[in-house]
Amino acid sequence: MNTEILIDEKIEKLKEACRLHGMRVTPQRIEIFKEVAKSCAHPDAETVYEAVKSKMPNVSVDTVYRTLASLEELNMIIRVDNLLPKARFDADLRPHYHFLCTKCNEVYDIFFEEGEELTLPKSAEAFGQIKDYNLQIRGICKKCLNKHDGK
Amino acid sequence: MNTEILIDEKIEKLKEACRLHGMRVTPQRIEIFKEVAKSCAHPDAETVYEAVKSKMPNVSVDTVYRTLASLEELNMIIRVDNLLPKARFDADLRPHYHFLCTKCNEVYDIFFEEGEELTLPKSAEAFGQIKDYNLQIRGICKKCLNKHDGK
DNA sequence: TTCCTTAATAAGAATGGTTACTATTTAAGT
DNA sequence: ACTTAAATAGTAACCATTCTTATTAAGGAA
Repeated sequence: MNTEILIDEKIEKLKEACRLHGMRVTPQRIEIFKEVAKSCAHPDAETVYEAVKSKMPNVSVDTVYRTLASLEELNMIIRVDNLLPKARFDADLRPHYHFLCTKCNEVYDIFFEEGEELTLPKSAEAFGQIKDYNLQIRGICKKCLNKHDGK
Repeated sequence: MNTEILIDEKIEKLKEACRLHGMRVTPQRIEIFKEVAKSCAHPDAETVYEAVKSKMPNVSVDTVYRTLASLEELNMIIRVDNLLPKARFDADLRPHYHFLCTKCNEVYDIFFEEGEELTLPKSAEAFGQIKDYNLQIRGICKKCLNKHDGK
């Protein structure tokens, strides 16, 4: 299916990025990246670890953390700011933001429509050299609102 | 001086908020809040703990964490999203955002000018009930850029 | 192909920010 | 002042993440 192809493309990009940075292409790296890339749930490290373990039983927690950090370094994934103890990861690199449900901790992607793009305040660049920026919207998601209603 | 008065006003508000929520006004709460309110450095829990300890040597770490959490609950302070292991706190409740230096971890306040206000994408409210939102800009601050230049 | 170098890994221990537990204290209503 | 439940101090526990060390294997060289 389509997503499979997209993931394969992304994995090719990852391999390129590794070679470009003198980093080895290891099965662990591929598998860990694949897990983040195929999920739309913005998984945390533990979730990635469990998923990878089902295919590579000997993978270590440390490898998952180390690999997620280097994938971030390679700009292959981003870390989602969530004010929660567990870091969450996202392999969707298109500019977008997040809706964070404070009830169930689900993370939803938000894409701006054309013309809605967020512009930084002029004063922002006075603080230094901007690398990236990030908008999160916190609230209670539809699913949780409905659950509460039905009670 | 002026800031002293402002802090005293804020403390009055805190006392009111406590009474309103059936929470006791304890010297620990006042002192912990005062430390956050008088700082412009967006201190972390440990910094607050050390500062309070110099005045109340028996204060416990637990009290600081518990109190910071309840101050947040009372909407007297906010927790600054920073992707770092240590939570940072801010008693400035005016709508504003943050510039986070990825080198020195300093947090700078950014205020939007009139007309620059950030508008959320229309699609955002489709996800649920929005409670608040947050913009962070990440980069390298002027101070760190200059330090690097001078080397 | 085989060898070599060194990056990457597995396993488990350690770390560090935060939270939980429990006996004691104390704010604040009667 | 008396009462009582909330808040605190001290300390142990928790848990996500990182470190340590011996081992493995990617990928270039011979």
